[in-house]
Amino acid sequence: MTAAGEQGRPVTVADVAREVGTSPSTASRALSGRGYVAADLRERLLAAADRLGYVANASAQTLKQRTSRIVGVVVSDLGNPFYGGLAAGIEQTLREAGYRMLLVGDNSEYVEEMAAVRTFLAMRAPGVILTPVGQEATGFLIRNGIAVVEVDRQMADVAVDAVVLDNVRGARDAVGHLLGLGHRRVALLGVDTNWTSDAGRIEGYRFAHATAGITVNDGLILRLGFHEPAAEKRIARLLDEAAPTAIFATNNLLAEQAWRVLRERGLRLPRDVSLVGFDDVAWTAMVSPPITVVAQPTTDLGRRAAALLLQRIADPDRTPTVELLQPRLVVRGSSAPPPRPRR
Amino acid sequence: MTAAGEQGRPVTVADVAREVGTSPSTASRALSGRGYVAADLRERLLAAADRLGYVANASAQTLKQRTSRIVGVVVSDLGNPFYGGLAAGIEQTLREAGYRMLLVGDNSEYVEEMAAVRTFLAMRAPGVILTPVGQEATGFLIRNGIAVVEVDRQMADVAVDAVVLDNVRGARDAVGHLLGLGHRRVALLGVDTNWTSDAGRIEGYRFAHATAGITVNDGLILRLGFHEPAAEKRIARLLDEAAPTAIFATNNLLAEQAWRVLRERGLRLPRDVSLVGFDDVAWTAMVSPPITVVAQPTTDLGRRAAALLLQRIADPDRTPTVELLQPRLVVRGSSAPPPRPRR
DNA sequence: GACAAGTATGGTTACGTTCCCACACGTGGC
DNA sequence: GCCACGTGTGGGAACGTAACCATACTTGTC
Repeated sequence: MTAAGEQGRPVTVADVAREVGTSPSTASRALSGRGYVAADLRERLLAAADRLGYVANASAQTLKQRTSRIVGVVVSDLGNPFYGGLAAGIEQTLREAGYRMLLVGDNSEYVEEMAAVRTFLAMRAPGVILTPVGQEATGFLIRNGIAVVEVDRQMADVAVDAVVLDNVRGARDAVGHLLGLGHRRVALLGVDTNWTSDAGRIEGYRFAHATAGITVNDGLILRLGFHEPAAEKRIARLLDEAAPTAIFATNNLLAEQAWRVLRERGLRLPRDVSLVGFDDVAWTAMVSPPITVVAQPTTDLGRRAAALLLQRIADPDRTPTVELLQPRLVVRGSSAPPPRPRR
Repeated sequence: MTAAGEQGRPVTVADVAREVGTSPSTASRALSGRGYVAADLRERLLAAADRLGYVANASAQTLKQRTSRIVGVVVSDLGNPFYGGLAAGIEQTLREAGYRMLLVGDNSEYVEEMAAVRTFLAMRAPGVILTPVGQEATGFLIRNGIAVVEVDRQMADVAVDAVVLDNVRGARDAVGHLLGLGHRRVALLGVDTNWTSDAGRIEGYRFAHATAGITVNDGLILRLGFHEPAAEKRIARLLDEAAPTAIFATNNLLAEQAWRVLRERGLRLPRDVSLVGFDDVAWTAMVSPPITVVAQPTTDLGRRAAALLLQRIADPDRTPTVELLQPRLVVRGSSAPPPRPRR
């Protein structure tokens, strides 16, 4: 099928029309499937298009129709499996609906996020899915009439569709689990951002403590910058200074760093310290002991975000909704009662 | 900055020109930076563009200039960290050169690969980077005058730029290492494709045996289909039937599956069986014992591929080159002499 | 003081597609 | 025999931009 071809200039509708001896208008109707065309003529036009290797010029279509079939997606870090799964889910759903994904990574940097968003506007994308870094990007898109869905975290100062995890519950379950085991000094490793995802996880941490009637010691809370090079050093210092009996790491990267520090220190899991991570990435089930984690439905997060975006594109006047997906605490071997009961 | 705005129709060069009281031609020259414009006029035009929230219509530009600044990238599986790293490297290099990446996953399916490639042609992408599934896609693009670089594996039946790993050497080093430890029954876990990457790894496996003067027992070679659901069952059967003392898994997924089977069987690493993987993904260094692997410069692979593509776009008549990046054997705890020497 | 070369601006066209409109034909209803 | 309506076709404009061309003014050179 498809004889493709043409090494000279690309084939246009006009070429196809000429080949069959009809007008460009008719050829366009046949190829796009809109409007009246006699059955046999349509047949011959499609055959001619195939024979000549005609491929519609997407730019011309977008220009004329004032919208494209390309949805922009911005994630923080292409290398992180969390965002990989997210992207996979988004792409799958978009493709089924006849859209394509333009995926861009922004390294969690505001400037790059804005640059990406500008490109999407330039391309007249019908919609954009963001794991937002700042609140400006969303506002910019909305003001320009482009559908937006925020996923994983919410940043916008305006009402906008979003698909996020119930972070409060995830953290509450995880920390509640540790407190239930008897821990009284649970460290929290978080990211030093204003992201709602992190805020929710910290809130869940505090909530669990409140429920158990335990006062939170702020010295146990460590918030790290993004690509902070000294992360492991600071985690080590936390161990020295605050002497936690358990660590709750609020994302997969932090869990990995914490795990590494514990190993370097020769601390045994879970005998000396317990560890609970966030996000059920592959390694957590493979190390020994396997790590207790809050599992998030990563791919689903992406699928729902894409589905929501498609709805908004179809009906721009819907009132924005926020979908809250539920995490699941997976208890494995890295959490156990503390070394010896305190107080 | 940027006051963006306009909820009605998007701002065009004509709007900017009118605002300043000049012609669209002049405005276009000022905004695109090509051609003569008086300094003060340029200043005022840029200010007006910013004030009105002008964003150039990429479709119109592409249509007029007959080429876009968007490079298509097709990878097999967005969820696999290998492809994630590859994409990260590609994107980084492209962005620095003022291009954007349109990333598409094809699940290793020929049909989806062709669909993606068609989209790129429709968008008049100046170039495409493929981890090819079939040989048709590359040929199709070349015939249509689009620059192509194959990365990770080569499929094309025509001369085309490529960036690949020295798979033969990687496998030879890995298997040579095992044979040097005294193993005589080294199983190979491979993918059942016609990919050059797999072919090279099998060749390296045979080469190592030949160098050591050992005859290869074909019963030790297991080639699995892509998303083969029975993969772990078949690996287990291989253990039973061929009784290998070491396993060489030729990609990170197979290594993970092999590792899982070994654990389920209660086989100790490396006492009962040795394991060497391909591709140094995070978990291999974290499990105990850590896994000996052939490390590939994943991100570099992407960077070089992008750089090569940019060269070809700049000069379409270069003779195609193939860059061969070198792997590195990282010996860790999962490889040791076999239980007892076999003849 | 003529001429070339550089600077600066605007009018017009073309990129490839879709869509609106005008027109033409056939069929059925009154 | 007229009209309404569904079917089918082609002409032409428009989407927003950049390139080409014509034009005009300035400057420097012999």
